Amino acid sequence: MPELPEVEVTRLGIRPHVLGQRIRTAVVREPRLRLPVNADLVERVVGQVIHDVHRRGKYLLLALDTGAVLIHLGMSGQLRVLPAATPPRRHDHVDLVLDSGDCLRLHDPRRFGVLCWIDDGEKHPLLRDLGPEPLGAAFTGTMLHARSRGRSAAIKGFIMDARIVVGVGNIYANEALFRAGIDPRRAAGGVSRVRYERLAAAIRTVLAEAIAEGGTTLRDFTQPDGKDGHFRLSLAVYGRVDAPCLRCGGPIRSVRIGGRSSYFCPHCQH
DNA sequence: CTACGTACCTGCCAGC
DNA sequence: TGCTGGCAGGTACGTA
Repeated sequence: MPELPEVEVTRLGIRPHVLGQRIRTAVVREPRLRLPVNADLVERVVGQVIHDVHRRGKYLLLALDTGAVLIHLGMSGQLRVLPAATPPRRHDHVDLVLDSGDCLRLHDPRRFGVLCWIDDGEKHPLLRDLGPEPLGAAFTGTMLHARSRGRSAAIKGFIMDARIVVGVGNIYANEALFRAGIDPRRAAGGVSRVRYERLAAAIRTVLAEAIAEGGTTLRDFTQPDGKDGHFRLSLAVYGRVDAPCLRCGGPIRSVRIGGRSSYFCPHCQH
């Protein structure tokens, strides 16, 4: 489900509720996520204070006294802040119960998410090979251009590769390529530097706009307070097969690229 | 190294 | 009314 904007909206939503809170207890109802929840997670985190909530790509990190809780929402994960007494629903796998009386609750029907403990100083393999943050200074069109030389695979898959740049998933890859006027099927290695500059700018603006709108709610995603994100109303191509292109009026087409549904305007994107 | 297919898991929806 | 197949916002792994 969540791409960078939804994860950032989640971070901003939970942060004021968890900052400075001590973890009173933790409950693991279902440890079988993409990586198993540490068998000793509860004893690791109980009594520790949450000092900050960081994001790296689509990963969240709760910074505690002696380490961090690493969280990934996979396709269907949600974090909610609720009164600790709220009865758990199906697929509410982990609670961190705070001194405030609230709990931070991970809900993830498909269990592609991750919640695990990292000791201070430990380099987690999931974070090791990540590329630059798309909203940071290290992410540029020049860098995309350089990394893409010699690659014959589709540019859409290239910008969804977290080793190249983090945070761009299926929705925002489609939207950014539309904004940049680039056909998602085009070989990454054959796109010019000028066009990569346009693409980098499109990725930054689409992600920033989506964060400002509270993310994209299609079905699963909700903000930590339970509200929907509104960027769905701004989607130009994603999910709009046969609907009129907002720029030229022609029909949006759908193709599969790397096993993922892809949407584009054949008239506006080359 | 790159490229591509497959697997993980549950829920939902269209079509029969 | 079921049932079935296909699809869903992600990522890691195996194989060429």
